Amino acid sequence: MSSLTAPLAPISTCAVAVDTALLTIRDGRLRLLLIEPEPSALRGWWALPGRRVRDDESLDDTAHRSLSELAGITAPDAHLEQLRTYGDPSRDPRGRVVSVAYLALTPFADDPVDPGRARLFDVDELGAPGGPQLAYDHERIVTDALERARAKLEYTSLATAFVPEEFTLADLRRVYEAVWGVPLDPANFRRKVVSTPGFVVESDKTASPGPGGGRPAKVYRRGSATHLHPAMLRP
Amino acid sequence: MSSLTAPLAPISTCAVAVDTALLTIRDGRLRLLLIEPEPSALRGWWALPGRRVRDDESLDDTAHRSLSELAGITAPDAHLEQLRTYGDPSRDPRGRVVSVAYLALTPFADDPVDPGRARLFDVDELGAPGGPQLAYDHERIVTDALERARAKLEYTSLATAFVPEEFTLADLRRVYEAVWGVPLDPANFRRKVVSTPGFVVESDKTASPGPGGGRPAKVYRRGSATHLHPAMLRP
DNA sequence: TCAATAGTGTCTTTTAGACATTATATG
DNA sequence: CATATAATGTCTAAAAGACACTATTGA
Repeated sequence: MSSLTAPLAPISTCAVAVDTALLTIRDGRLRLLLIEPEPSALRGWWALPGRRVRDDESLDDTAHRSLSELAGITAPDAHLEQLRTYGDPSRDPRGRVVSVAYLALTPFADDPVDPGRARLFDVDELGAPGGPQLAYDHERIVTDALERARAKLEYTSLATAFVPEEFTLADLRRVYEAVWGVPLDPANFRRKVVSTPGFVVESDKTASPGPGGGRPAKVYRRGSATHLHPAMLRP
Repeated sequence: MSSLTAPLAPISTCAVAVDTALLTIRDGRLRLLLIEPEPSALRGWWALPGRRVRDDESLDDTAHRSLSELAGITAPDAHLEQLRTYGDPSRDPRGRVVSVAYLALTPFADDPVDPGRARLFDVDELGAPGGPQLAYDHERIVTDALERARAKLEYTSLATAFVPEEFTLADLRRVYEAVWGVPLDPANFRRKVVSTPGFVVESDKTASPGPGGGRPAKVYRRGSATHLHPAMLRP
């Protein structure tokens, strides 16, 4: 243990699990990965992919395993960050479980999700009628994950975790628009991004326009900056 | 557990502990609470106050208990927030311990710390020669705690957790100066604080000047805002 | 040609920062 | 009075935001 003195009173050990909130963007909308429970369990309930921590496994490894085992997603390059740990004694009816929640972000060009028991939900469906019901305290975790993602887009380069290696500034702008749920002025967005040191680096390529035509866009890659100065403030 | 399916492989339970990084300001300097180990243990090593989680105790409660049992600090109104969970399999030589780290902030006017095995260190001493050696991975936790505090002062009203119920804007400015380690222009600081909605509310009191005289300062209280718009950007 | 998208220019409003000035206390 | 600290005023530079304009593609 981490304290240097011996424990005093009723102390046992806890089951420790990792639950992962994976966000991605599909068709211009922010989506969350959820897992359908076993048929025998409650029907119509959905949960974040979660696994218990193995003996010699780091928490990060457990998060990756939760995605690969439950959704067939092997994304070693995906952004993965710890969100928060949920340890209320009554959060799981089957006993004390301390759950370390992770936030995962993957580019929208990723492989399609394992169609087995996993599904990507539009985050706007979550609270709405007809949307999935979340098990345990996973609604709370999802709320925290969305808040974290929305906030970090402002002052970090996290948005680049939602786009592939090569992207246009329109791609990046659509990330901000999907996560924040607001339209952004393309001209002002471009100016802010290119004037923020280290956010993106221009390549010598251009992307081909869409079916309706349009001027080809320059292709960019991720820059070296992790924190943005100045920040990309939400409108 | 939190996943809806049964575990597959070598899984046991973990010892779960809470380690608390308490920051406060004394004599205009940012300080960290550390606990001296038992005499029998390594001399000259210091650790964050930590306790193992009890069976029916929330993580927040464990954090409070770590402060009260190890430093005699009972601060139910102190700011307490989860920092991060450290779960590397080898982080504690005595076995697998998952530690949930907390960040605690208390006003500088608080009661003095229990002189037993607890001590407040100037954070500038920590890396320096002659400073305390930190046990386990606590140096990493402290680094994360300082980074969190410095960052959150920018875009939240967290600075008010370092001052008593009633404070002057000079008090608040000295918080920013101590945590960030930079001097701030008093005039511009004042303008930003009072123009940020909900950050502080003016009372009808005035504080008495110091021994050298000076115009009495207005007394303020905490406002209702938790997030600052616009943010208090670091110089 | 037009429609669509990318990218630039320009203007206004807002905010940040430097620093002078006034106000009110102590000694 | 001088000195110290609080609070306000003013100016400049930087940034945000609205929006017109140009550039390059597909149909």
